[in-house]
Amino acid sequence: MLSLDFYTRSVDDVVRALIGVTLTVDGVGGIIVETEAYDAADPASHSFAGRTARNAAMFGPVGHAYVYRIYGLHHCLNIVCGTPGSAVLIRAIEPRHGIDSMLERRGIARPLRELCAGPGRLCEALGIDMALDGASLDRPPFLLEDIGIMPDVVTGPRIGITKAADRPRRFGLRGSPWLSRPFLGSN
DNA sequence: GACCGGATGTACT
DNA sequence: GTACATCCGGTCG
Repeated sequence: MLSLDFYTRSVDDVVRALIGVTLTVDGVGGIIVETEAYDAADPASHSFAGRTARNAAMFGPVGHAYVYRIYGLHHCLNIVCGTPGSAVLIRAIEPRHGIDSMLERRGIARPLRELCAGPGRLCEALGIDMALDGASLDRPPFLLEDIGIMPDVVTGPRIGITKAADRPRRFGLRGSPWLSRPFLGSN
């Protein structure tokens, strides 16, 4: 399990360090292959305008989850870390554990590679919803484990945002077939 | 109290 | 590539 120290590091460190870490919810999940960084100084971040009821978890203790509903349909999972208002959005994982449960929750016949490829998809597959907003990642149902791999990490611009699409704050496992979208170029 | 729009995903043309 | 589902916090009045 990851130590508390892990989450106290800056969001720019954690967003990269989470690639290759195993994330499970009640034993269902896999290896994180895609992340994005957000912080309070970032116009694209929910925390940019300050603390509100919705984003309270982003200003709470590090190592906890910030879960929100998007477009009235899907959920997205963030890991709070670094300075207040900072968090890492988990965008994709490589399915490893409880694939039957994930398929059942997703309930649609599609290529396996789309099972957890996207923030909304992985939340559906792992059963993550608002009930887990503010929950500690240090205890059940969550489990985060560093399985000791040294991943080859790629960076690029974030996805689906309209503001500040400039800085490379999206990170991924190079060449992974489980990404929500490929990384362009070869950085 | 009304209105806006989003860190998305799926189905269909 | 485009349409559309469907919610709620934030903002302005």
